[in-house]
Amino acid sequence: TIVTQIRKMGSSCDWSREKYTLDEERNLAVNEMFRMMLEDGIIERGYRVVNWDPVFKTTLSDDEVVAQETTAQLLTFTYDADFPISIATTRAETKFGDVAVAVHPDDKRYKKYVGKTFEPVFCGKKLLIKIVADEAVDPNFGTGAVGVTPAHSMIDADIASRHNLESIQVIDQNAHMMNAGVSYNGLTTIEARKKIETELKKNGLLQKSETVPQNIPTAERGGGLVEQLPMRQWFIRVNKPFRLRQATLKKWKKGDRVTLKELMKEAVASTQIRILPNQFEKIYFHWIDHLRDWCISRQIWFGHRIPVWYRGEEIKFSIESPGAEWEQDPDTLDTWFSSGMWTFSTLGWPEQTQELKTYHPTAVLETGYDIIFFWVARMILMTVYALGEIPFHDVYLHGMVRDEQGRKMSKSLGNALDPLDLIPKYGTDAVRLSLLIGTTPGQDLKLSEEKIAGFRNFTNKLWNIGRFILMQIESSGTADTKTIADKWILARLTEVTASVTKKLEQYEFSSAGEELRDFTWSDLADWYLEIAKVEKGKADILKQILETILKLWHPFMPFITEQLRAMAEFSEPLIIAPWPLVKKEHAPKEFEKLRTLVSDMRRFRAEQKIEPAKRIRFSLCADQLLARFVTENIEWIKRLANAETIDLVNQIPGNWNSCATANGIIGLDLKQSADKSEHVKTERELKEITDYIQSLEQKLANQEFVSKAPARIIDGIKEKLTDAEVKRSALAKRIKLLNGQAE
RNA sequence: GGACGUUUAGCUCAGUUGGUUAGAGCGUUCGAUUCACAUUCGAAAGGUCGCAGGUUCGAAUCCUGCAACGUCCACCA
Repeated sequence: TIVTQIRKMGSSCDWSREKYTLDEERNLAVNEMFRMMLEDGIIERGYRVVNWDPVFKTTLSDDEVVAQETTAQLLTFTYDADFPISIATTRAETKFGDVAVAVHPDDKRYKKYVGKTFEPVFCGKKLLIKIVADEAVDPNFGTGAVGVTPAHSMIDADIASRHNLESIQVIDQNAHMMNAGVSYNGLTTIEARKKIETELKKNGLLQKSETVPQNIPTAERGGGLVEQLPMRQWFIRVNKPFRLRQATLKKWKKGDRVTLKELMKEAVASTQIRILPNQFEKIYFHWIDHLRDWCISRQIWFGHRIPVWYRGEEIKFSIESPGAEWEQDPDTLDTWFSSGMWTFSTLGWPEQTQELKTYHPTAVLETGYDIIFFWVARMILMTVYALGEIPFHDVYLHGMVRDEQGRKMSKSLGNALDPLDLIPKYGTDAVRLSLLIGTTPGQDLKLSEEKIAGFRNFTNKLWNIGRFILMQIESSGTADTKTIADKWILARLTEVTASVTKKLEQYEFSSAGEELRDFTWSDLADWYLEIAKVEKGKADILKQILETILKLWHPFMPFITEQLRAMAEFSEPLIIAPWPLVKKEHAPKEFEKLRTLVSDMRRFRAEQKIEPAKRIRFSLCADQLLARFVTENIEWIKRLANAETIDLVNQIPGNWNSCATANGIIGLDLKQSADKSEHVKTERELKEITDYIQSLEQKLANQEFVSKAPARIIDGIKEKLTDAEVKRSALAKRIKLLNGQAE
């Protein structure tokens, strides 16, 4: 299903190199990695406290444990009546495994007990409790004394190792009690906890029972309560120095002693790897700082076998059975062990293949921020360790796709959108656009069908633009000279090409797509193609534009663009066609003036409630330069404004309605009188423009502003002021006119 | 408890190094239908830029504090 999804989404993968994490070649690489790490002493077998999932009956790495907020009862009590120190816990059942009580070394309350040993009877079981002093204890929390349970707490195990304490397991792999005395053995942890509280209360040992907020560890996959238990497992030691097999990361030479943590840190700290957006670098470093040894053995069937064999206490690395008397380790490796090798195990490693030389390191890893620890960090660890170089230069992290209410997509909520359902409905290109445009790197994205439908409309637009241009290419010839509109669109095309290219290089996919869309829909379709219906002879230009936008759109919309390309008979498939040339050019300003003029004319007619279909007579009072451009482009301006005529005049006839704009005054021949709302509106506009002029004048009157602001800003304001004053006088004239009509 | 992110139009989000009257899409309102496209076209309305201070000639943008929401990390037993 996943492969189908990836293919349907139009991912441009090299499918000839598709690999499977559990195939034979990958197994070879995994075994080799295990052998190397074992040899270097980084992989070790040990009896330690691990995360145990009693539901799936397997160990978990720290990253697969998820804290869940609940409340718990914090009990304050003493083991028995003769024990001099009170302790507090939310997990009373583990107290059967206590071997010590730890206090802070400076805590005067308990100084006299430190070093002494007690033999209290806790709920029927005799304990051997040593009082130890340890910096890890917070004297201000609870009673300032902690019961130490080395078998069921990683931090207690640390304390125990500092004080040479033994470890007594009291919870088994089914989360049932053991070594807890006959009345407790076999109970679940929860049952035991309740029973202990009752018993302590009955014996007058319970001093306090309060409800406190608590985070309990749960399994990421099954959701079950995770127990910390001592077990014999395989670990990758992250803080243990080893000798490098080769020069590494441009910093260390062969034979230097380093730790895996140092390797992981250096790869990013040296900027050989960039993580984008870069706030995730901080998260990455923080994770490394708190990283503990990685438990890599799992008690599940699905995975790479651990390639070691046992004969009694003897351990031997071997892929094949070394003999009948040897038994293989029944466990498998954490799936991220093999996934962490992906960037090079897929290229034939440990063989020094041509592929490895050619494609490693790769340029970009693109993935979701939720697996930065599981996968990204592990790939860096594995690659730097085994090859001495980085796996990739840039890590681009995208956000999570959420539903329209911002909730995580989940099967149980039924709010998941499957691309395979969306594609037949809206088309692949529309689905792709909805994931690209309007998203920010590393930021979650709310996806809805409405949004996809919006992009479906755009794909349809592009399709029709393509069809229209193809028709034009066939039917219209090529003119000898370029019009203002031609020069403008070609300049805009190069501008947009340069800008989009730059944005793609900087991973600004959303902004690139938005700019392309605006150009395609607005500049090209709404303006230039409309003009092309009037000004004929644009076959060559249209062809050039089509070819360029198809190339620019192709990474976003591979299907529609490629189909149009084929219809246009442009020679190369877009996926291998060269990217359009990036040139520096600026769009001529004249066209923008004409475009604004047409918009103003349209707005004026709409305000005057003139039917869009009605062709009307305009007059225009403008400066000489603009008048010349209008004359040169009169045909398409008439068409786009739906004007019958546009007369260039020195003054708008007295009985016409007029409207002041930045480009002059537009007059409208209309027998029907303007309605009252126009009067009100004009008054309002006059007030707005007067206020605006005032604010500009204030700025210019401000000595500090004039002396400190850069000249271009001041000039800009002066220019605006001139324009605004022209507009104000026109509005004033118009109000006079309207008043005159009213009389 | 620590860190990070978000807060801008009814909704989803842009807003580059502080500098014109803060933008887009969707939605809304008004209007348009032979002419590539109603999956369309034209026009309009709509914003105390989360709050409070500060820096500056000038703040959505920089600084400080606060609030709400979210995420990650963290074994106060």
